[in-house]
Amino acid sequence: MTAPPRRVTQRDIARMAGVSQATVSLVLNNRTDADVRIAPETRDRVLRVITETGYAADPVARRLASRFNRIIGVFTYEPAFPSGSRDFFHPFLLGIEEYAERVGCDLLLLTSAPVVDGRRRIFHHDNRLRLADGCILLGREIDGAELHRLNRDGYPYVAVGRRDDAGGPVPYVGADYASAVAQLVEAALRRGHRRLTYVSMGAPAESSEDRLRGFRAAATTAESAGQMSASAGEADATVDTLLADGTTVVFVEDFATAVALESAARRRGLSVPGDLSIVTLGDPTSPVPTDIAFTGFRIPREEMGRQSVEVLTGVIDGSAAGLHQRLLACELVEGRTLGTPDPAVDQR
Amino acid sequence: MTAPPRRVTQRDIARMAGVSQATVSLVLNNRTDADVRIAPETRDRVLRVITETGYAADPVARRLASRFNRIIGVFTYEPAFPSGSRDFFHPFLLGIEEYAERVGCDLLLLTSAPVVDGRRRIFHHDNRLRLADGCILLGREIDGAELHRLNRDGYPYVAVGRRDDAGGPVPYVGADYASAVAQLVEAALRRGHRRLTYVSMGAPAESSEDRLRGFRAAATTAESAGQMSASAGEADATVDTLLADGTTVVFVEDFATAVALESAARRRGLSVPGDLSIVTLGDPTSPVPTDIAFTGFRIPREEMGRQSVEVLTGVIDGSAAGLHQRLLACELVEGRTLGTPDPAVDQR
DNA sequence: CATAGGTGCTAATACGTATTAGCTCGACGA
DNA sequence: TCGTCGAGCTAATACGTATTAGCACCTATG
Repeated sequence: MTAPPRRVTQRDIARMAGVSQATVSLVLNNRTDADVRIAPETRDRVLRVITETGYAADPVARRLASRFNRIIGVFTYEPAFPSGSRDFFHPFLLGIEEYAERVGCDLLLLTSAPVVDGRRRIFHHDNRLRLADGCILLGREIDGAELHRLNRDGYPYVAVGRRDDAGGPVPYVGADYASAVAQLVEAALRRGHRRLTYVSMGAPAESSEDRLRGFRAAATTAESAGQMSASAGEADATVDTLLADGTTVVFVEDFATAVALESAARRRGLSVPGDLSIVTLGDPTSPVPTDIAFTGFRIPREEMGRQSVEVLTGVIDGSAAGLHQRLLACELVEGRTLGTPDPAVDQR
Repeated sequence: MTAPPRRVTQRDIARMAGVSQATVSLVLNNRTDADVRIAPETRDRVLRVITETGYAADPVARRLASRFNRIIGVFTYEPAFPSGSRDFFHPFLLGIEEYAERVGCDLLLLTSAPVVDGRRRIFHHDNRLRLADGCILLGREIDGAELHRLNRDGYPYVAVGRRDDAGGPVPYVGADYASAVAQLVEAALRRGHRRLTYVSMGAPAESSEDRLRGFRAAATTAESAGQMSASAGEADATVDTLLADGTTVVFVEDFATAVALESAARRRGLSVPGDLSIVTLGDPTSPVPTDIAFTGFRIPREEMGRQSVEVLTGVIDGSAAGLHQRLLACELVEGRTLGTPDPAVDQR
């Protein structure tokens, strides 16, 4: 690193081509409006100099002067390391990158956001949001206050996953958990299950609410549709509780918990799905080794990534507001953990 | 999207605090030089207004005016999609992100670079390199001409993987393939192998040269040390060739080719490593399903990612040039595909 | 020949920050 | 009384681009 050779600017190009800086800018942006005219010879001359020098406009200056940057920010709410949630986010990122590449945008991963109280903060004394034209928000739980702030500032963004209003509608691309869960409940009812239990993670996220809503809506004809919250660590006690109240099928929000319940059940000499059916409600958010083919559904994560970019570009250039909230269908996974309830048990 | 509310600027802060814009900037950057003095009361007043408004400096303007952005560009040479090389790059990216987070930098994935003749181009009519303070280059083969250009422009960058000089030394963080391959060759010699063959991919990359160099340097005491180039598709013919010239151990550059050779050998009724030892020279660059525990080495990809950020920051702020080329040791993997040659065969 | 209208370009300015030269004001020394 | 000096601030400018008002010139028209 000696003296950094001052980079070529439009002024340099202008001097070489014998025109003004403004003309260079006009040629560069291929402006052909009615009130902007450049003679073909002049245009060619400028273009030739540009080609010779290999000049490319400084994106920073361009952004400062005009409006857009063709940069899409990606804010990952949960700290990326060392948690395994990385693997959960990866498919979203793949989809985002794919679509960003297609529309010619660069991706800015906002990794510099500081962690306060265990979670990343968008807004802090040196936030860099404005480097990007808009931002994609990834994370199970997103701070409502920050969404309010984004709305108030009129900053273009889109959340991956449905979000409640926050001082205005929140643009999002989510998965239609309610429908997916409802379909699984209906499948269970068709197989004769009458006593269903929903096992939640106990977190206040929208994604949990939606699943539970789907469960409740579809389980109306069931004899009993209970709800409890449990984690993987309490699997044994949970299985006892479930059996005690005659539950024949559980709908488990957290994948790791489902895995734990299955082995706890087997440890008690129960068969799955013979004695207890287990339905999972989404992909693993942390890596859990298991060979069990659980019945459940798959979240269209790559597609959500792609569409979030699409929605964001819409928000940025201010097209119709109605399309800024999307719910994508989840693909049901047949699996082997949803069976037919034992009639003897069912008759108790 | 109604009228975008003009964002708060230093001028606004200045007006509110009853000072000049320059003062706001000085306070903001905590300038305490001898020739810049701000009275404590003034400083506090400005800071209070900044806190109240939640103001944060526009990183774009900041970059234009001064020098640095705290953005690290990441250029992925091979097109990311749909090739599976994605999985190969992922560990590098993890390391890069981890270190970038630690030093408070954001990452700019330069996904907008256009693909020409099957490979991404750094330099094109609208390249966005200058958005970042410097750039990390990822890819098996990197165009020497582009490296020349980077050097000429004095643009700070670092390559992941060793690179030959290109109009000057190229800063890099590479894996020490030569040593790793040499160690494997020595291990084979110790086990009694005398006829070794190196199977390359036939690509002109530095990573291939280094491996081959290590092979040649260590194989001097062998009876024969041949070299051929082959791909996974020609596995059967390759095995025939190898057996015909009495080879007892092959060093295979490409992981997929090694997998193919192993199954081709078994198809011929040969045992691995009984009849033929197979040593792989690096991690799979594309996903190849196999249960075989190949003997070989592991590339320290995450660590390379981390150190590439470290080197880049050094290049950017112009510290000692001697440390800008690093080779990291590879971890040897024992595996089960390097055996002892059959004495009968060896005596031919 | 004066006027109108069109063409091709440039000067000037804005974007929001960082930096630096230099201004004002008061205190202090001679 | 004047000069000096330091403290505390501001005016001015640069960074590189996009945009717009408007200038100079030409042609056609009456």
